Amino acid sequence: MSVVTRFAPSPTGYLHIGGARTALYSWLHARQNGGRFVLRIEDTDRERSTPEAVQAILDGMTWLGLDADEAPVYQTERFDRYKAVIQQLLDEGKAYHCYSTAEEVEAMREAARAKGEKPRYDGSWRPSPGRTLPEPPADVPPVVRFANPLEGDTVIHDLIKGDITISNTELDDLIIARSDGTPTYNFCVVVDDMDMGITHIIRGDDHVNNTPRQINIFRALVGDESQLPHYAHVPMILGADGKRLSKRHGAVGVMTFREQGILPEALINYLVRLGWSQGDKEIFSREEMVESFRLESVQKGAATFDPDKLLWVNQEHIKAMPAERLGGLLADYLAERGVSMAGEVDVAAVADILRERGATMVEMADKAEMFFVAPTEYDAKAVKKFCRPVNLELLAQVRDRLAALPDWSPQAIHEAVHGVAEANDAGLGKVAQPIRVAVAGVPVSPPIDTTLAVLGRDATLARIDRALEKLDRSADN
RNA sequence: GCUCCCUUCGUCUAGCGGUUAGGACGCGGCCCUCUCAAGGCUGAAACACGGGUUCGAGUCCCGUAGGGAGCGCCA
Repeated sequence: MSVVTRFAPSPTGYLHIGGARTALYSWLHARQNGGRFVLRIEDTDRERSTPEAVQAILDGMTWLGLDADEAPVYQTERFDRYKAVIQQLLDEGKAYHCYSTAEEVEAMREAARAKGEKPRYDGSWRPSPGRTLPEPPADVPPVVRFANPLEGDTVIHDLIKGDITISNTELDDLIIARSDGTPTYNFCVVVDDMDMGITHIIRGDDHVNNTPRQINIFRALVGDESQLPHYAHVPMILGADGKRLSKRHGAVGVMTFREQGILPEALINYLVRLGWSQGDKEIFSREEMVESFRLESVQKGAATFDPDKLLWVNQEHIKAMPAERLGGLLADYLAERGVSMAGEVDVAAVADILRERGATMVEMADKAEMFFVAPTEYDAKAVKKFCRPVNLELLAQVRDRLAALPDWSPQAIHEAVHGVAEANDAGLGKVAQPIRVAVAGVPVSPPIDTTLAVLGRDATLARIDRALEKLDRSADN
């Protein structure tokens, strides 16, 4: 039987990293088995579901490259089907009408709690042989409850956690249709997974306690035990404070990472390693993940999200990326901040010399700006330290050598700069730092030779001239 | 409260009865060096606790503690 997995978010907000990780695991499992990966939007909560959230989730999935094989399934479009299945269960005596009011049920729960037991519905409207039910009150619209097995155990053969056994006596008869006739979550999930032919249900482990109920409903619906889906419950992701990641604790939407300059492949890489490992390997391409990821070796315990490591993974991907692609990405980030790249400077070349100097695309863009926009002012501290009259004299010498260079290559520039240093019996820093200030406005840049090479001769000379003029004057004052 | 789950450096993890408990991020030091990085080397840093089982437990069993989840006419 070919593998079918699904990701089933409820559209009440953006796609955050917990959801992204379970989506990733589902996607990986489908891909590595040549199966299908499907999206299902669990939008039955009309109060909280929004089309914006649906779009945000879709956008996040697209950005991460977690492509689904079919159009998304929307639960709200399947109400007729749920209704039919509920009727079927009713007809087969596997579900029944319950006329207890919400208040009465709450009282039952309270009573159970008082006795130190698990709060639950007491089954007072459950039909059983030889039992006469009270007359249904005319003014109470009934709910439909699923008749859960009264004895025995339900065991989950969880691919991640191992076997989990829960006694059926712990489970009460859950509501599968509200008094207004609408179906409830635990029921819809089962019908959907069955109809969609899902073979592997991969989801957050906050669902383990729901699973026995769902398995029992499954069994009531399909006779063939071999049709039961496999379960894999992936642990939660915790925030830095050790608490479950929530909106309070940095559970930002996945697209926020894009804004922060994180690459989708880096986020995916970080997420796949958070809770799973393959020997000492840390950096994975998408293909490597698909090949080596194993549901069975996912960690059982919750993991803490570590932004520092994400940054490191991100830079590893930046360092490994082809210059052309990195340049394209960098151009996007620069364009977003309004930097014009109309001049001579090659963005890919800029990206290439910056890749070791930025952990994020935002940092890269910060450092790249100087290649496209001449400095309008000079860092005061740097000027004071590196642009004293002696330095400016060296700067002038360099300017002339550079101007006379027959060939504008890093090697030639390197020799010119070195030449000035040697001729004046000065360290390289004495010459390089003033150039940096002149050209970048700050005393930090990639190696001076490559920096100038990428910047181009005209821009270099123009910037040096301007600095010479401006700084000289300020020295006079 | 009840049920279920989890527990190796600060963090992510390797380990699957015998290891100097390994790697990675982060942190410290050294080297390289025109700045910043990147890189190389190196250091500090963990088996939650208590009982068993065993010749021998991070590894198996049972407790304890701590953490998490669920117990909805939410999903």
